Amino acid sequence: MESAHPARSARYIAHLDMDAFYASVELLRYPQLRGKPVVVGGRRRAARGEAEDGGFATLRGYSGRGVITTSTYEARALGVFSGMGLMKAAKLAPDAVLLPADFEAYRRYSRLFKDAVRAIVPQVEDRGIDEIYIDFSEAVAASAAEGAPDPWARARAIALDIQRAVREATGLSCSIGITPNKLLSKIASELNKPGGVSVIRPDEVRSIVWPMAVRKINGIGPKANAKLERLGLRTIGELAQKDEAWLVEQFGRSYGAWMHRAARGEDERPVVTWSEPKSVSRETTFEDDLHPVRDKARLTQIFTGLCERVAGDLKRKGYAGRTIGLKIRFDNFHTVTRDLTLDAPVQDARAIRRAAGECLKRVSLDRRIRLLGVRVGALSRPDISSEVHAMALFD
DNA sequence: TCTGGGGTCCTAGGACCC
DNA sequence: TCTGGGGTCCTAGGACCC
Repeated sequence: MESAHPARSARYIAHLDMDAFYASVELLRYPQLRGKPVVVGGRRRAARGEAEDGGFATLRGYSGRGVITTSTYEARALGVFSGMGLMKAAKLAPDAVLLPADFEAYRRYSRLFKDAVRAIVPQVEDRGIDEIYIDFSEAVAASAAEGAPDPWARARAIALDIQRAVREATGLSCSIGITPNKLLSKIASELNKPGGVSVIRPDEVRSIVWPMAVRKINGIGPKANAKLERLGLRTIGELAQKDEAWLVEQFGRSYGAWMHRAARGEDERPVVTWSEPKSVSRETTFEDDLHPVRDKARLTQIFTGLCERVAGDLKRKGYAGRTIGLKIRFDNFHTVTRDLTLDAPVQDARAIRRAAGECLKRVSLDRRIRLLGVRVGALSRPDISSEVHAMALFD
């Protein structure tokens, strides 16, 4: 039988994950904290960083909102992980140092490490500030003449080169997983953290991946995990042995079919080196919940400020958007969104504010408010779209 | 212990048009 | 008066990821 698709040549896909990224950047600045439990997070004012006496704020007695963004491996050993509320973390590790997040610094180091990788292998897909996928396929093929006979060994050599380049450019360490696809590489990069290079060959999926918990699959979150548990499925191998029709019955056509492929380690998604942004947003959680009537002036001021920040982001990136969205989270964590699509894309703060104000009218404000957010979607590049309009006029 | 901020993608219903 | 089916857009919510 002839395949419907031309034979696809073997792919060598890497996932690179910076080790405890934010915390590690902070340790470059404060080397005296190396080896100690350190967490990054909290609100700007609450987390003070280095005090005047040269000492550091600790989690002890922390009060207020906020979660941990990153913790060092020493802090993780105390049970303190990212996403955890700072109040809870303070109970587990009162002596851990608490540093405020400095996103400008993290973005700077992010650019540095990505540039260092691209100088070696240019096929890089951005996955946020501290991780990327890299398509090694061409590089592995190119090294066939001078490298080891085993392509996986050559891929490993490229990964070691990249680790060295990242360390030279930033002083930071990273972990790399190499497999035939993104899904497996994401799993592989976790296997030898920090600082490891891990390879999973196709014939090793059963022995290495199948014993792992289903939650290790990127795309199976807390909800799906809980449901799988209720269905008696704990490991990826158990999931892989269920038939597709049954999974589709349980999880819907799209998600069920995806799960079936994922559990078998199948993933054909390409490494995408650039994609258009879909939306731009700003949101803020208040120090204390605000009352829609009593705190109206303050809310209005924050609301307008968010619109101005979104407008600034749009302008800087060169986009305008047609769909303006509002997000409100109440004190009971119930969250509502409203959006409004305009006839033409807008970019300026006043137009965004006006549309978001219309959205606000459609929400009944009968509780205190915890979070306010503004989003602009259906983006286009104003310069390009006006050119398109101008050309349409001549049609 | 009440749970940040920036995103993407999916679903589902209703409007509207052909 | 009752009946279609398909396609696209809009809106709201939710799962998930870093």
